[in-house]
Amino acid sequence: MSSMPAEKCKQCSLFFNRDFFCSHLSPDELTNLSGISRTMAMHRGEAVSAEALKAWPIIAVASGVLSIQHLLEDGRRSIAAFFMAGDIIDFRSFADHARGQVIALSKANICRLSPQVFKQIVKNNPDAQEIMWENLRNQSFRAMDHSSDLAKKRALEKLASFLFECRCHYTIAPQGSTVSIPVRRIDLADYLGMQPETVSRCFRDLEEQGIIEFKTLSSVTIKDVPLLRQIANGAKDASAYQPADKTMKILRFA
Amino acid sequence: MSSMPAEKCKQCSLFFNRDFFCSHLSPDELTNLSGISRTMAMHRGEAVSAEALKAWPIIAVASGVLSIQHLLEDGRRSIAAFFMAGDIIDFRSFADHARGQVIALSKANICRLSPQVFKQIVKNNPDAQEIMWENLRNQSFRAMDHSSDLAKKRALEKLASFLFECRCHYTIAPQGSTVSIPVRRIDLADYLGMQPETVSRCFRDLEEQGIIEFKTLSSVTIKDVPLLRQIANGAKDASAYQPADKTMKILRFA
DNA sequence: CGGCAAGTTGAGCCAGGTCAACTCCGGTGG
DNA sequence: CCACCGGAGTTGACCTGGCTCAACTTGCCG
Repeated sequence: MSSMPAEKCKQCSLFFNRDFFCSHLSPDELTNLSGISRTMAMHRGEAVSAEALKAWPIIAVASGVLSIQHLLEDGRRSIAAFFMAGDIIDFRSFADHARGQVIALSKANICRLSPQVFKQIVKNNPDAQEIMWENLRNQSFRAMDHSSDLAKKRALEKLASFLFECRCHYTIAPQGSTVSIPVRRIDLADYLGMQPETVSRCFRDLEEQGIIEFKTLSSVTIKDVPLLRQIANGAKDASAYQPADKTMKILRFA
Repeated sequence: MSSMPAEKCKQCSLFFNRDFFCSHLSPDELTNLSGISRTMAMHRGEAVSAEALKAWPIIAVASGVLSIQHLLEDGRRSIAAFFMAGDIIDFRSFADHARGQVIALSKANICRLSPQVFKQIVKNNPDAQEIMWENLRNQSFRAMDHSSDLAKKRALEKLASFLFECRCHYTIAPQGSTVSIPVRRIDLADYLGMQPETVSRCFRDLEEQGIIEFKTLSSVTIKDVPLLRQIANGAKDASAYQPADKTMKILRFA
């Protein structure tokens, strides 16, 4: 019995996805870890309480989207980072240090890991250790890239970048150029440092120019990948690439 | 001879500062690592070339300030992150993935570590491993906090936050409320996503309100820590705290 | 099918970007 | 020792991208 994966782990992506942490544990390690870890099903908007975070500072995301959010005193909200299936958020030595809340942005399943057992496993299991390094480095670079986007890009450019970010990081099976946006417009706005109205307007602009096309609110097809890439990279004038419209009008009256 | 720290390590902060990586290595480990690592003295503006980064993807900062910079196609520059003494930047599996340049923002000394030896040491030396985890987590949270600042704070608030960031992270011995700003105004602007002109104006405003005082361009004293904190946290109206000035003028003419 | 949250659209405005001129400062050479 | 130079920082005047506020539409869930 102790050599079989625990019941609750059988269906968990952390276990059956070879890229994720739990799939690299020995049966014994899995049993140990599973035994004193706490799974938790979250709804959108639900937070992991500060006390829970203190007692269980390591959170593995099995499905859905988690976020770290900060609230300014006058109510402005910003989302510091997104976390998706496979990410392990390690708050050890930061739980006290008020660093914003951990909030689900969709239905999500998480597993709160025992720090002791986790530490032990990481120390002794090189495979698991490697996965963990990789994941943490990945989180770190994602955050830095995101900082850099926020710092100097204009609204349209930030949205374009975000679509590529979705394609690379936030889609389990990146097929073709259809990406799914896993969060609401409001959350997207707070993540990208803009207003929901602006998000809406910029998406409309991109769609009007035929660069993207929405199938549903949360599913977009990128029709012109190179052009969107150009925009994301801050090419001087994206409209130079759409020779119709404005340019023509000006020429017509010249 | 092999039990003594290598000549080049003796004076290095990474070795003599107990919080940093090399001070936790056994004499043999240090000798090994030192033997095939490359120290490098950098001037401001100098970059670590992409090839160098590929061959030596792990960089330990011994002194000075390093940065990761991104360039947009039209020349806009943004600084994704600062790194100071003790930080170890690990580009393994990211070196190819064009992720911007590594550029010194001041005179700096770095040590490029052999990935093989480094990996070995981290695997076998729990102390060193712990330091490394701590450092990487720290980098990661710094980047996320920074993202969150960039997303929703106004210029003045970003500067206020940055001063605290300096006090916590970027000052080796945080004494009193005098902090040193280790980079030029331009770099600060590119890090905070604003223009140097705006940086200048906002610093002036803070100084005129008596909240901070510059001793030199790179050394500021925070005269009113709580108020600066309020501003950094985005309190509704910072000027509510300075009952003089504008308010008075308006009243006078009312 | 009704009710409410999420998303969109429009009109007006302002924080901060842009551009150009000026000052300050440390280093260099006469 | 001073004159000069170039890069960094500052100041002022002007302009605009994106925020704000309010009204409207859409889509989701019971």
